[in-house]
Amino acid sequence: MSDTHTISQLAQEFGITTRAIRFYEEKGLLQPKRVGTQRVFHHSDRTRLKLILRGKRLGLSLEESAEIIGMYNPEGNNRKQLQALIQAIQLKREHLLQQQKELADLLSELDAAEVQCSKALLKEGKPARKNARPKSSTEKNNTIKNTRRKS
Amino acid sequence: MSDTHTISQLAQEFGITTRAIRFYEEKGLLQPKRVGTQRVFHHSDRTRLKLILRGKRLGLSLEESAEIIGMYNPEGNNRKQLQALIQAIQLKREHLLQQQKELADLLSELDAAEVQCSKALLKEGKPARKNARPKSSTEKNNTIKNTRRKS
DNA sequence: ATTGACGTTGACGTTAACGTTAACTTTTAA
DNA sequence: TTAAAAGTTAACGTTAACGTCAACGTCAAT
Repeated sequence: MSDTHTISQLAQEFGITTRAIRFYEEKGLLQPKRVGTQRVFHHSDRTRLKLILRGKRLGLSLEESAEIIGMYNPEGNNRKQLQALIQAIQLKREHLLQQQKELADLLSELDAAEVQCSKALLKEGKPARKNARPKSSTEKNNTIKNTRRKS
Repeated sequence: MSDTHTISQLAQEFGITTRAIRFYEEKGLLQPKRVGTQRVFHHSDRTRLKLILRGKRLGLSLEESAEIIGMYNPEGNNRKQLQALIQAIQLKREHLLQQQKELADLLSELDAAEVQCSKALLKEGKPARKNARPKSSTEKNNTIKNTRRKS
């Protein structure tokens, strides 16, 4: 039950390159042992790597992940960092929520644009009834968003 | 009433630098007129800039924002791009949702960690019962992190 | 002994989105 | 008129997170 891994084993397992792993070590996120010149990764290293990658999926920077990892690695039980981190995550979360809100706005605008577009396509298919209901294309544009183009 | 702005007016209004604005122009996101050598921004430029900045808040790249802006700027009514864009946004949204899910997981783990931490602090205050329940820090790590495996 | 797979350390390249001088011209205010 | 304020282009600098060589060591198998 050799609890150890080689660099390419880890790379394989997590679908990343060895370069990335060495980079993480360079940044102090991993500290594998050495046997001669070669790196030997133990279970704790795997755990750290997992945390790093999850951090990435969450949009955290390596530096941020480094803090989290520091938290999971308490020699003395440091509560303060933990609190700070929880707050940081909270902020991240609020940011995400804000993003979602803005995204929702944008989506509804896109929907509106799509409707306009469909209408336009319909009219295209028909013989253009000149005075049916006066709504110029420029007028429509303004309804959606005030973008006019010149040049 | 002159519908035009100078570069630093816009910069001021949107809280960005003139350098940024020139950069956007360089990237083709803005095409202000010139009077002599100086840039003159009209209302449409302001609108474009607004779109760019909203894109940024949404985490879009300038290139992505460029597409959106292109969409709001149809010479002929190009529906295809619009469709593609809606889909791109949709993907973005799904990505955000995924992130939120992972974030939720992480938060609950953090909660668990906090509980452990509190317990530890409590025990710290009391006379350490040597053999109460031997739980090494590595063991705690496992307790916390092994909620799932995936990836 | 050679090959090939794997490992190692540099070190330079890349992309995005500007920041930061630098050197100069134009506009505006006193 | 002159000096400050604002504008211009050009070009190099920066950060993050690696990718991509290069040049070399090591070991098992042929």
